[in-house]
Amino acid sequence: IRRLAMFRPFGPEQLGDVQRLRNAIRRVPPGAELMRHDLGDAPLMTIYAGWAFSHTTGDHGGRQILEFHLPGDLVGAEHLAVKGADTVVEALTAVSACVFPRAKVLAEMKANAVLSASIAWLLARDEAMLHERMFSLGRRSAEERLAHLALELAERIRLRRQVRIGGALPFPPTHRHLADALGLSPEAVSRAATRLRAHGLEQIARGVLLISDSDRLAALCGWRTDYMIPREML
Amino acid sequence: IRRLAMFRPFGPEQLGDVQRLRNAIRRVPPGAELMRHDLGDAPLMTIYAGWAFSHTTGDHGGRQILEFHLPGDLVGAEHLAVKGADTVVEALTAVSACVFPRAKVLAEMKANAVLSASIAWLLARDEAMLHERMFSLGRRSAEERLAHLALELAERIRLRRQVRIGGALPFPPTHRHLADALGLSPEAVSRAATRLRAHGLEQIARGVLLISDSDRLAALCGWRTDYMIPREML
DNA sequence: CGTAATGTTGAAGAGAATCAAGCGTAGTGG
DNA sequence: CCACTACGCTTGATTCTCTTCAACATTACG
Repeated sequence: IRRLAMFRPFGPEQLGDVQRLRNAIRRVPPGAELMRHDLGDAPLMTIYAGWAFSHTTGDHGGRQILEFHLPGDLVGAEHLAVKGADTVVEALTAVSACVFPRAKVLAEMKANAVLSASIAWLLARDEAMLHERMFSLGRRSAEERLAHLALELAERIRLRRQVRIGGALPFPPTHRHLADALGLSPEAVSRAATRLRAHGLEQIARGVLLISDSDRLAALCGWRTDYMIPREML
Repeated sequence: IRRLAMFRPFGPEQLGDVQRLRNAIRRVPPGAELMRHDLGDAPLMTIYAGWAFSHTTGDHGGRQILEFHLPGDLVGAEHLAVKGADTVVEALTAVSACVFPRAKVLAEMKANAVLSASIAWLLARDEAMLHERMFSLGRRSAEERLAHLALELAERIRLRRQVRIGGALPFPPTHRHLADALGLSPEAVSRAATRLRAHGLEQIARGVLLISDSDRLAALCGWRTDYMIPREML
């Protein structure tokens, strides 16, 4: 729970409110399904530990990863408003997550302005990140897309103050995950990664990401940190 | 203002609250800049009449349209949380919009749970739509992307109960706008449109969209309405 | 009516998808 | 302990879609 407070300046009394909403902590193994939005009322979750991702599968078989979820992220808030497209949240590593029943959250939001505003804040942040990712999908080359995603995830890990040994960061997604997130084939990801490695910009191997030259990498893909800088709200 | 109430069940007292937040009504001609997020505190706006769109321009010159804004839409809420990437909101037709100063909205959100929850609701709905568009950009062909965008915009117009004469809808974006939204070149849009027209599925011409066979069109691009169906929240 | 913007169509080229084979690594079971 | 297997990564060859460049038709608008 403390994770939630990490990016929102919850006072102690709000923390108490949130704790009351919590239903249970779920633990699932890698590859398991955390949530499924195509049927019924799915709950909200916050990732407590581990990586997850949400994805949609189209008719013709293509899978699009919409979002990677890191510890502290709130998952499923977008389905407060509309029926889920068949979005599935899957664990990438072993994951433990706090479960909040949808009905309870809605009821509390009605009464609690701070909670509502906080969720609005999180959603607004998500939207800015999605905009950036849309730019990637629509306008960037394979190499730029990979560079941008690596920088974004690295920055997100850093903001969460996770372990970082000599610039190397834990990075569980496989090439297939990256491909599905970037709108590419796994082979294209491999080639892009090889080129970035050859130019001494970054390395992805064995679940570890090492960004060697973040400046040149940022220049390559037009990375800006604007959309990651939180603004005060409350 | 009534437009805002259209998709949120505001009671009369909330309507009054919102009215107090309003600063002014702005009218701008087609092609003019409604808002710019890269500097200072941009306000929020709701589109009162006309079409607008927000876009980002990258270093290498490519433009990505992130969102089309129709009458009733709230614009700029995502920048409540983070500094704007250089996102620009531009009028597509003549637009009139209500302006809400950021500071006032934030202050009111702190106190007013219904307002905060409503904005969260709107942001959640946006996010679901962005997810669908990300699937387009990442996994759909040119033809499918165009078909999907046409269906989505048609549905949005319909939900707003705008004029509709014989199935024909007002449709101001040019091929260049569509291309920039879909991650394509204008030529590719033209070819896709020609093919869809040849198959008797839809026609775009002279600022008017006519969907002739929405069933086959929906089947072609995997269109589902799930993500457009509002869920009760308050 | 003339000029600029938009749309159409064709031909050539680039980038990524697809198909296919080979390699390293990790995990499994004899 | 060592095959054996499965999975993920790499690399090459080919194909396909979309881009780019270019010319031309059409529409919108002064």
